Amino acid sequence: MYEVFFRSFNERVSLTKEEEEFVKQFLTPKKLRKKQFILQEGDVCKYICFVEKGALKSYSVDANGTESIIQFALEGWTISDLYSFLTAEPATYNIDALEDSELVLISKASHETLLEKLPKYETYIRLQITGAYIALQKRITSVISLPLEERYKNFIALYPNIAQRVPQHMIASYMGLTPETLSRVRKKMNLGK
Amino acid sequence: MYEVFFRSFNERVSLTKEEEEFVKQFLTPKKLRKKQFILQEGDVCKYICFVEKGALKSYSVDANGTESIIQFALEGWTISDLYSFLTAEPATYNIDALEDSELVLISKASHETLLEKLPKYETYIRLQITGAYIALQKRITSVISLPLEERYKNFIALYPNIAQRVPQHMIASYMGLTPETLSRVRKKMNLGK
DNA sequence: CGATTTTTTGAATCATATCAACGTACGTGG
DNA sequence: CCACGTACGTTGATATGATTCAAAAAATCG
Repeated sequence: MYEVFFRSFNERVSLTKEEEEFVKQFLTPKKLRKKQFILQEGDVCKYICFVEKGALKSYSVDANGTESIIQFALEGWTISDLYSFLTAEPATYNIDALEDSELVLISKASHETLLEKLPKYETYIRLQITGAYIALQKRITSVISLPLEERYKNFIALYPNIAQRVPQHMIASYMGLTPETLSRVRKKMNLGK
Repeated sequence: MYEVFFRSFNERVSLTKEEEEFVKQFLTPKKLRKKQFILQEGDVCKYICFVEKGALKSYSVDANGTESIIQFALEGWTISDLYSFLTAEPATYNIDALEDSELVLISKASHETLLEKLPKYETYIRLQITGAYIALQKRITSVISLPLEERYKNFIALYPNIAQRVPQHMIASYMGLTPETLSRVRKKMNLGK
């Protein structure tokens, strides 16, 4: 239990066995079935969710009911509506499971205590979010400056495992495209041959 | 000197006078003329730049020479090619001044020392980057899910001061549009009447 | 004022969305 | 194990929206 979480943690900041035990007190395991929500728009986001196993997505839903996928999270990734988590305002995103999944939850109270009591936790969080920030900046750059084909190639190169595990229309959603358009982009690239 | 920087710092984590003095050792002031670069693509990004006064932009340039603006930074904001700064790989972004500006520079060595010696600095950095991450996530959401008009309205609502200070074609670039398209969007919204 | 930059406008072209239909794969219940 | 229903991907025709290129109007700066 928590293997993936502590592997991720130790890759960034290495913990002693005692520190690991200390951290464990603040973690809650949670299993999620495919299609089950861990957060719904309008609710306050109570957890940072670390994915031990499985896959989730966060997304917003517009007036017509169209979903736009903000983030995918596979094993080793963290997902949350961070703004809602930090401010306790209602969430603007939904998060649900793409597959049966196992999560490690960190509540707000745990998060705050860990920040206070264990400097290495703050470092871990800082490094995590720095990585996430850099990735997002690349995503923005890609969206505003590259033609579709390039954007799609970048995505596949960066996240080959996501491309294999999630349906294509969700990748379209993540890219801000209709499924038909992504299908045609792929055709033009003639993938599969 | 450094007033804006320490105001920003103290808003997030309050420092004693002694701590401020300690931090000052690691800061370097720098003036930049309009159009002057602080970072060029291909060079390693050596500083985190805090804007005391003025305005800068970071941007990438594609094969045709078209600029895509990644970020604006006005007073109180921080700008850098964080990936290059952290990894010492060549930068993929350019950063230059939109107006005559005054910066506070933090070198890599200073950054590392401050992280090590002053826990409050790590907290400051963590909070800064968390805010930047949340803002970027909103920007992505806007780009992939909203129609142009809405995206433009959001931008104006969020950064009214940027809209007033930078030419419209740069806002188009930031949004990933041609200047003509943004001009027509504005016309349709009939702004100015 | 003159020179440069910025914004606007128009017309033609290209890209993406939309709507509808079809084919395929997959999983579930019979 | 088969049959059916559902979800997914593809294709085509058309409509809508954005880009491009060229030019003119407006604003800014020295």
